[in-house]
Parts: sequence; C-alpha cells; structure tokens
Amino acid sequence: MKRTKKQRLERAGWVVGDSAQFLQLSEEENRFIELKLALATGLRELRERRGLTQAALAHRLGSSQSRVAKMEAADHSVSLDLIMRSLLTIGATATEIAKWIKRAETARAA
Amino acid sequence: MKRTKKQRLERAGWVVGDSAQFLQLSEEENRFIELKLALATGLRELRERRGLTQAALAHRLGSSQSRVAKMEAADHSVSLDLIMRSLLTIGATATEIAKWIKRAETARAA
DNA sequence: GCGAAATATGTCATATTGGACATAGGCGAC
DNA sequence: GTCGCCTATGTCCAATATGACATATTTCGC
Repeated sequence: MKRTKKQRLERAGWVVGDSAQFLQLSEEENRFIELKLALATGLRELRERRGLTQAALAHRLGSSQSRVAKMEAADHSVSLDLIMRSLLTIGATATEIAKWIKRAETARAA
Repeated sequence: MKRTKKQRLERAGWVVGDSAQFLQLSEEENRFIELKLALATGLRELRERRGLTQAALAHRLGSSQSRVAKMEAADHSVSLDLIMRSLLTIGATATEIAKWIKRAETARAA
C-alpha cells in the first residue's frame, strides 16, 4: 500500500496498517473502504471540474461544507449513500461511477 | 416506467408514480433508487447463484434473514453501504458491480 | 510575511439505519 | 390439507449518520 494512501486513510479515521489483516480489518472491509475512497475521490474530481467550492456543492445538496469535506475524505462518518447521492446530484454518469469502482479494484491489485 | 418495476418500488416503500417528478421525487432521487434497486437485484442474483438461503447469507454477514430480505427488496430502511458490503462479502467483483450500475442507467433510458 | 478564501476537524441533537424477533405469506412434498 | 422450508413484512431500541455550527488549518495572491 502506498504511503500517501495510508496517510489519507488514517487521517480519515480508518485503522490501516501495512498489514491490515493483522489489525482485524477483513478483506471485504478493505475492499469496501477502497471503493468508498475511489468514489470520494471521484466526487472531488467532479466538483473541481465543475468549478464549485465545497460550500457551493453543500448548498446544492442541502448539506454543509463540513459534510462535503468529510465525504471527500471518505470519513468513516459518511455513508456511501450520501456520497452516491452527491455524485448523482453533481451529474456523474453511471459510466463514470462504474469506472471509479473498477479503479478501486485495480488499485487493490497493485 | 414498466408496471412491474413500479410495483416493486412501491412495495419497497417508495413513493413512485407514473409521473414521479410531480410527486416531489427529484431526478437524482430517481436515479439513486434505480441504482440501489439494480445492486439489490444483483445481490439476489449472486446469492442464488451461490445456492445460499437468505438466512445463510445473513449468518455470514452477521445479520438477520429479515435484513437480507429487505436488502434484496431495496427497502428504504437499508442503506447502500449495507448492500455494498454484502455484495463484497458474497464475493462480487468490481466488474460485476460496475455492470449492475450501468444496467441501472440503461433501465432509466428505456 | 498578511489576509482572505477554501478546506479540514471536532462536537452535538436529531434522524436514519441496523440486528433481532415475531409473524405472515408462499410453495413444493407428502 | 398440513408440514417444513424459505421469503416478506412490521415493530422494537441500540447504533450510526446527518446537518449545523464552531474552530482550526491550508492555500494562494499580494
């Protein structure tokens, strides 16, 4: 696992080690986190591509800037539901979403 | 919208009409529901392919048969998180998940 | 540097979701 | 028909997610 990714995950509040399985993180949980992270990253990408600030997106979503920040960080306090709804609201296509999900798997394989 | 789908959605507790937008269902919400439904259907497909009962899958997930039934029905009391975790636990690949997500979009286009 | 805008982090109260349980419905074998 | 097995539905209350807010930190132009 790359150093930067580890840091991102840890900052997001996940317990992640270089040997995650020893730390009780099951394989599925790992895959789930990767997937969430991939979509969170996609959300940020898309928001920036739209030239929106977190606050502006939050307003569109009827949420708050802090929630958006947490979404993009894949914080453990945000659900996949919220991320997915946000992606759809910001106009992500199913194709893009699918692409990000596959990217998560590819990242794991590395 | 096809009759059967409407019935499935309504049974799942969603407010769905032939003119959903008049019933305050935003476009994004519609897309979200379709997506959830597509993954829920994928879960059922995969479970049956594995020859598991809902109770057996529930045991694997540390959940209950009724939760699994609700997941597969895309009940509004189940989150995408739970469905996704279940898919991963049952061994769905990112490719399969991506396929189901695209299928949801295709279904909407119809 | 400084200041301003954007983003990140922490906490709270309310709302939503989750497992468990009970019970109903469906469906094939006998 | 009824027995057994599977699935569906409804309701609890415990656990988690949410928006809001306050506050900290980063980033970037000057």
